[in-house]
Amino acid sequence: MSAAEPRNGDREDLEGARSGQRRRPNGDAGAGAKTRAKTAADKRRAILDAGVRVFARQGFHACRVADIADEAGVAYGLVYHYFASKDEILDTLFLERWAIMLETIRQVDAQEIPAREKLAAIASFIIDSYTHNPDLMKVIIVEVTRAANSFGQTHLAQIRQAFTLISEIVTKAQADGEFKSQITAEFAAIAFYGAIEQVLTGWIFGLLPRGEEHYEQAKRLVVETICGGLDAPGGGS
Amino acid sequence: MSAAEPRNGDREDLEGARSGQRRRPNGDAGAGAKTRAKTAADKRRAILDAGVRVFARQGFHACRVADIADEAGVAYGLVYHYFASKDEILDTLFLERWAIMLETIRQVDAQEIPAREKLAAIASFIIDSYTHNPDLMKVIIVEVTRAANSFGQTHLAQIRQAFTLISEIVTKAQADGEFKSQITAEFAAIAFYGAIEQVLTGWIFGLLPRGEEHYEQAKRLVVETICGGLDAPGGGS
DNA sequence: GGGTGTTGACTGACTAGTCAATCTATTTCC
DNA sequence: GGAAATAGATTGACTAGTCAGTCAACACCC
Repeated sequence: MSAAEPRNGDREDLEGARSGQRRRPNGDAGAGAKTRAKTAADKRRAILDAGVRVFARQGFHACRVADIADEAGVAYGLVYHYFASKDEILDTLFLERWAIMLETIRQVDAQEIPAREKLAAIASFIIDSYTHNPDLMKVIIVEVTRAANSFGQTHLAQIRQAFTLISEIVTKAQADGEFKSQITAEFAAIAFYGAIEQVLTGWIFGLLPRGEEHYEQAKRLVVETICGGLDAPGGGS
Repeated sequence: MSAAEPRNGDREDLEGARSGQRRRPNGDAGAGAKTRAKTAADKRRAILDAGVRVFARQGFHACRVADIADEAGVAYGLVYHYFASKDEILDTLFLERWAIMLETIRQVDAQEIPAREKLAAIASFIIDSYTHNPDLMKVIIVEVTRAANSFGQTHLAQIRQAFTLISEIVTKAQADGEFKSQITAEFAAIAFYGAIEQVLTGWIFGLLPRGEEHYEQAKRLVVETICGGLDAPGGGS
């Protein structure tokens, strides 16, 4: 359950001895008016948001740190005040978003609804994530998966976590008789996620038509395709 | 470790060419002897093969052209004698392999077998491609398919072609009543390919166990998962 | 006044691609 | 047959440019 939490501690050694932010001893920031800490946090966020746009537009490798600073409307050096490296910006974007996804999956799984509805909720969440912020999803799919190589084990552990959570949903449904057992839960999770990601990839590269009705249709079809093959033959509907 | 290896064999092919090819008047090339054109083609191929290994190991962006030359055991400049740019090496690798895949899909489609078997044959081909040359498939998936952005429209057109061919198989099966029609053929093709690619990605990044039995199981499960949801409910096949 | 936030010119390291020279197989011509 | 010429293959030092990350100084709020 809380397996992801200890991993946060892994990153504390990222603070170098010389550069970078010191953790404020008492992080108590005033509420209401724009405090200094508040505007500082705004700048950090502005850099992250700019990173999303620039990475999506030019690609992680092709863009320069100066492009991110320009897009955010801050000085070049400020990027290095908030982040240790260009990589760390991408890391942060991925980990932020992925944590939200993992949390959503956990919440969905906690509900007392059929597995089919759980998968539908997960598919909806991911597709809504795309419609809400296509650039961010593009960056995560195109730049992070690609770099999972070079990036640390952290990313792979996070990705594995998502597959584990989904396959647990399938395993339980198989035990309940809602899903058949010929297909391993692990494989079902891979196929389910793979189908969704390919749909997003299709939209990202213009291989599939975009638009509200297509997004809604995709949500239905992912579940219909995957569950049509997972539903127990003798079962209800 | 492997960086030092090519150094040792540096002069190897020079000596081999010299000893194997003495003066041959009247252009009478003995059988088995390497002609000039032949060894030239070999060098080109050596560079491509080295590219596969280096791209897979270090990633396209992270590696240097010098790494490819070293790995191939040729001089830096020779890479540019055969290829206009580093990009062109990757382009060539992708287009070569993708053309083979498109041709295979066309041949499979031409056979008079159920659509389910056609999809099984395609899944087998792709998975066999991975088992036969994991590095190449890794490069294609990680560096090209996911990065179609940065590369020209050629790549996207090729990728689209694959989806079109697969969805035509589904469309025909729907017309025949072998597959149900609730799921659009276009979407089915995306889900099918997405599931396969995600399985390969799992193997590439060590998220899924590798091994002969897993490869064979994956071939079965892809078809079982996707077709289980596509087979006409009442259909007799 | 002290400290955090902010600036942007600068540096040091790195690499894609060039090119002039050299080498070798093949062809030409006597 | 063999010398000379040709065409293509091969070499690696070099150029020209890029860009991530540093740093010393300045701005501004508490």
